[in-house]
Amino acid sequence: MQRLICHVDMDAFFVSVEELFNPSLKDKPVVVGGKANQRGVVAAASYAARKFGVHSAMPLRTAAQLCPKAIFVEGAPHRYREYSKKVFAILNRFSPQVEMASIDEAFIDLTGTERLWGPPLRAAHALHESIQTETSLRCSLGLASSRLVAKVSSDHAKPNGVLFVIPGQEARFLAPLNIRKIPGVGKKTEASLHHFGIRRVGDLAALEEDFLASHFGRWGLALAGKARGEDAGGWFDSDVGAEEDPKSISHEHTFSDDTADRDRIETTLMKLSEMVAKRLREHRLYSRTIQLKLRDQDFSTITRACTLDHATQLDSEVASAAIRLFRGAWDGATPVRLVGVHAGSLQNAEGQMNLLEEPQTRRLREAFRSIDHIRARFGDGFISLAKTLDSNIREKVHENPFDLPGRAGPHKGEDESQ
DNA sequence: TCTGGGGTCCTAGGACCC
DNA sequence: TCTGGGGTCCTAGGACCC
Repeated sequence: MQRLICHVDMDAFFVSVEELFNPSLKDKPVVVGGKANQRGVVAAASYAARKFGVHSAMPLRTAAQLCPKAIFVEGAPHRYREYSKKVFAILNRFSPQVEMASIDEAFIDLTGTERLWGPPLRAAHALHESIQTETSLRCSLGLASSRLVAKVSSDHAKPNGVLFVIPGQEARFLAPLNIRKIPGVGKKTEASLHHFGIRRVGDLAALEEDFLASHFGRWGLALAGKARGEDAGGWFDSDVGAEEDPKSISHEHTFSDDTADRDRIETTLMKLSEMVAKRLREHRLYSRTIQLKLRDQDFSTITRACTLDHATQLDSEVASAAIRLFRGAWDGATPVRLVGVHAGSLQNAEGQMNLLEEPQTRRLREAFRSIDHIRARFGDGFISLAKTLDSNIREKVHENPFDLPGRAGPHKGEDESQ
């Protein structure tokens, strides 16, 4: 049966949701992402703001200069999530195979729904109208035989449009488009392709696979497939709606001003570790690799990772690893712009031998679970490792309290292998 | 103009093993 | 004694996406 994928992309999503709650914003230059003088970037810009050259990922301060009259809005993630769920529920009526690819876009597999919803374009228009009437939000829809072409065509349909690429016409549709329209081709890849005179997808499709493979490796081969509109391998190839565990969980924080205050940095690392561990428990996952991220004043960024001798989902174990890495990586003087804590090498409970769990570890794990419950009832700030630790107590982190029996403390980290 | 935060995937080198 | 080669794990960094 002919595969039929629909990509749904909400138009100026954050801005549109803000307008629903504050209609006076309508048709004005609106920038979502923070205050005009804050550190940060534009998360979304209204069409009126875009006319001034403002676009997402641009520094807020730059946006303020390009468009001094813009209205800056912090943004309300809970509202965006709420509307994202509404959209998901609508899509779910059309097919059980739905997948939110991000907060404002989704794939829906309409293969075999013809008897229910009619031919592809009719189904798409019904979908479009349901979203519009039930959420008052606009979106654009792309329909095609692959996720890749569906995504490119929804972009082509913007704003508020529907576009169906008839099966067999994929290469013809893609050929005149700029190579940047291919998902995965960013600034760098574009520059290297320009070097060979490749500017349009058609130029790419006309090349020998050998040429691409020799200059771009495996990525080159995938690129050749994309130029023909194929979901060649990887995530694009997966079934729509297949639930997968996350591969990593991380949190990071950029300070409002660069800091060399050890206490401030380590308190932040503990807070971030708590957030990471909490999400590990929510997903019932354990991490074996903890990674620290540090960014300097000059934006240079380093990462330092360590692999634990057992996987964990405990605040204290994530925090002690992060702080140990930080103490090994930071010279104590260079101002820090950003710190991050990242948990990788995730495994589920089955991969985790609870039989071997020491009683003390189990008690700690149970304690953190009850903390999660308290936080759920009274709010995140109610209980915090970081906030309850004054610098005196924190000094003791060196010696022990974060480390469980049988494992090296932060200062002994280097000797662990012996 | 001074650059967020959450992810995924890929590459490359070194250690280590057979 | 002048050096092989594959596989896996680990770490660091980078491109890219929304």
